[in-house]
Amino acid sequence: MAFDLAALEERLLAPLPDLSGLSPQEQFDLIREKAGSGESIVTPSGLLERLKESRAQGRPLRFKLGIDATAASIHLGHAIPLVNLRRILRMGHRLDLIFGDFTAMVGDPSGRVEERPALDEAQVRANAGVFTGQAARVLDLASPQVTVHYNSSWLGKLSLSDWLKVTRGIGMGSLLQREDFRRRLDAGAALSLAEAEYPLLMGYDSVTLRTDVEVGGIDQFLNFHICRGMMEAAGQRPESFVCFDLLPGTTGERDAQGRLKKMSKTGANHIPVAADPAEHYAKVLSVPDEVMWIWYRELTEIRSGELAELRAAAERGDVHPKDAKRLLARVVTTLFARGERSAARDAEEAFDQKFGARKVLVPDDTRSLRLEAGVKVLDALRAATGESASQVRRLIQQKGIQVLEGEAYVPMEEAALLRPSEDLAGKVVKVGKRQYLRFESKSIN
RNA sequence: GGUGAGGUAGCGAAGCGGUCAAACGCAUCUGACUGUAAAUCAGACGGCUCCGGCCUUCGCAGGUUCAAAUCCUGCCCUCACCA
Repeated sequence: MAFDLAALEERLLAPLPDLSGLSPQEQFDLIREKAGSGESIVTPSGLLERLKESRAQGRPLRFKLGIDATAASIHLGHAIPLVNLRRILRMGHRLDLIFGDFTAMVGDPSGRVEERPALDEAQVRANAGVFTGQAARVLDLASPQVTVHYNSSWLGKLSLSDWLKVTRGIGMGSLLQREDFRRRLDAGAALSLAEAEYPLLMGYDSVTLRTDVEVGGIDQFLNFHICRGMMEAAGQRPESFVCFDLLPGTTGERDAQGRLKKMSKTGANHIPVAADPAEHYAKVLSVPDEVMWIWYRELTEIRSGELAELRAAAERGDVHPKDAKRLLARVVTTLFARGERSAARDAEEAFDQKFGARKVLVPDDTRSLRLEAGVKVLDALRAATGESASQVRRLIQQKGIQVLEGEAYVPMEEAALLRPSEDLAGKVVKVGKRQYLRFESKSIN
């Protein structure tokens, strides 16, 4: 029995359905099947009960997602909670989206071996602005269901005596029993008091907002427990929480324990949310097949049953893995292009023109450049690529610069660099595999 | 405040008087290959070049030497331990 890829694509790309009619159990199942898997399975604490109460009382639940503005960009891994929240909002619930401008100045110590560098206010403010734009690609932040907060607006006003009152209820033991802290202390590494207090600040966010359910990555597990403790100490009902898995990186590389390495900014295995559709599309295609299935689960609204079928079909040979991956690439590209389907189409077209079946000598995204009079070929290439003269020479020596002659690209000779740039007039030049340049002769006026 | 360790190219990390524009790993770039911008293999990876070389780099500033990333002096910064 053949698997119907087209139908799956239609469902994943179709206008997102309203889910508010689902029963609490159905809502729970949808959330549960995307929540963390693997060794550290977290039963979303009391989530089902809350969903039932919500229905009975006709009161939407207040979900909370905190993002620290520690860097100017987020990657696809950070977007997993956003994708899930998009669905949760369609179930009729509410979201408090917190930009941790205050907490970013402390730095989340979770899983860190070294002290995190603290950021100053200016950096944090700049980052927060960029973040909003990126989150808005996935979530409609203007929706009445969503409230955006900056946690400095309450943490910044907290007086020392308030803080002492809050922290009195929290034992040092519960803070320090965490493995990541213990490891650092045992290793004689630095652990500042401010870092140790980080989860308390997070917890204070929950107390302030009276959060029902907090969502985040599995790395937040311990922090969430502290949040619960803080709410309890404040006489509130402790929040439920849902942890999602962390997204494996694009390379499919494994760590010493044989686990897939997580996407991280430093690991060069990440895809920025802010990248353009062509890059999203191509990067997804470059992911190993093994990682593809995980991305399907984490980044799309595919149901676990559908995913199992798709995977089985690929293993039987009914579906070519390439086709499955292209489908994923289209869905992911669309997701981060605010649902614009044309973005994925254009990205796919551009990709095929360079690498795929519909390979074309001059792709649509060839850049047109005007030649300046009286300069050499070398200077024209330097200006066009932004590389140094030495680098342009190296590219030539490695056959990295090719000129279209008739129906084929031929490598440029090094000697040609010193010729007048008029030689290039009307020619198409390929630099590396992806950069195409068309040189126009100087305008007549 | 005391003691100790250290600041090397985008990052990590060797080098500790000449053969150092500086090993190695990562990232990056190029070529080959591939369903793939993956993996793998090969090459490149400060700047400039009339391709013989020239110029600027090893925290900062001076000094010793024919010669310094390497030795000396001062300064700045980071980290750890003790207090």
